[in-house]
Formats: sequence, C-alpha cells, structure tokens
Amino acid sequence: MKISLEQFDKAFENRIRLQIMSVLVANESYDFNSLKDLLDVTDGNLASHLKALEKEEYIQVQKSFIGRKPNTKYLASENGRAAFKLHLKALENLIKQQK
Amino acid sequence: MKISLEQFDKAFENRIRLQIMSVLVANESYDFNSLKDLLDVTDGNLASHLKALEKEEYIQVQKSFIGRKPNTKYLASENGRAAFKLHLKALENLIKQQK
DNA sequence: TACGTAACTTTGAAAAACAAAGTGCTTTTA
DNA sequence: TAAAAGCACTTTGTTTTTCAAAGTTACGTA
Repeated sequence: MKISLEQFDKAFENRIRLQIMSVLVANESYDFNSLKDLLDVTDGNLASHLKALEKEEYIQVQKSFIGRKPNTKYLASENGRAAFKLHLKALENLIKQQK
Repeated sequence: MKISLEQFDKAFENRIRLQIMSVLVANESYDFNSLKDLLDVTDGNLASHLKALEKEEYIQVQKSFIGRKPNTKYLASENGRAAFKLHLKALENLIKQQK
C-alpha cells in the first residue's frame, strides 16, 4: 500500500497559510487587516506568508482606497483554488485510507 | 467569523508525522522498516519524527524479535488516536467553512 | 573476522517561522 | 501644525524545525 501524497502541497503545510487559503477560497476576497484579526498574527508574519502564497501565484493582490485609507485585498487565483483543492483531496485520501 | 483551529495539533503539522499517524491509526501496528519504505525517508529522519510522536505519547513502541532479527513496531496510542481525530476534525471544519 | 542489518543518536547545516523594529506614506488628532 | 496613528509592508535577528549523513551498539551471518 502506497499513500498518495504527491498532491500534498508544501505551500499549504503551514497552519497559517492553510488558514489564509481556506478563507480566500471561501470568501473570494479578504483584506489584510481582517486577515490579521482573524488569524491573530503579527503583520510582519502575515505579510510574509501572504508573500509566499503570492510567489506560488496562489493568491492575487488588489490595492485600492476605501474612503481615504489604503486597503489591500487578497484573492485566491484559479491556480490557487485548484492547488488547494488537490491538497484537500490528498488530505481526504489520507483520512479515509484503508488497510 | 472565527476559525476554530484550537484543535489543530502542531505535532501533526509536518507531512511525515501526518503520514506516520495516519498509517498507525489505520493499521494498528507498523514496523520501522516498513514505515521507512512507505514514507521514503532516511532512517535517522524517520526515527526523529517517531521520537517526536512518542514524546507526545501519541504512539507506543514494541520491540521484539522476528526469527532472530530485532523488530520495532509502532502503534498509535488511545491518546494519539483521539488527538489525531481532533486534528482531522479541525481540518474538516476548515474545509467546509462557510462565509 | 569482517560484513550486514536494525534501529537508533549525534552532528551540523539549511530552511522556515516568528517577533520586533524600522520604513514610507497618508490621515487624523491635539 | 506638529505629533500621533493607521496601513502594509521590509529588514533584522533569533529560535525552531527539518533533514542528511555519519557514527553507534548489538546482534547474526558468511
């Protein structure tokens, strides 16, 4: 019996990146400060995890102004959604693995 | 909306430990060399991940001889099964998370 | 007696994670 | 209008994690 974890994606191994991705897949967009509150991480730490996901092209960034305040929104890319789906599939397979 | 990742267990964040645990939960016992083949890791690396799970008391060790060869079997403890279950629950919650 | 196997432990290096402080820009407040 | 604060980072430096490789002990076999 071989376990198929080829689909397992290192980009989603970290808890925070996993959470970010699940939020972005479920919410089609989420901004920096809301993510920060939700995940309860420092802004620097959040920024670096976001950057890691950006580098993989799993998320996209949209900068704008809300009123007069700058606002950065993050979105899951098609790419990212597909990769995340595969990753979850891999986890699922792991879970319902039989003898 | 807060995501409940309190159940998320750092001991299972690593891919290899996740695989070990899923094998041990599904198979009630598995030996060192079979794990090594299955997971395709060096013996030192495997040993250290096993040790980490042992330290959490998530797995137990059984040493014996098969014929005249030493054999080390690993088993998921009740503790470990429960913790793993919670962890999977947390992943599941993450997955079917709604707006 | 040298070699092989099993199951580690130790060592050391590389990578990852993180907090904290610093940055540049703008806006709000005293 | 000067100081403080918000936003979204980047940089710095430390700690933690991961890993391969080599060393170790104890047996068994050629």
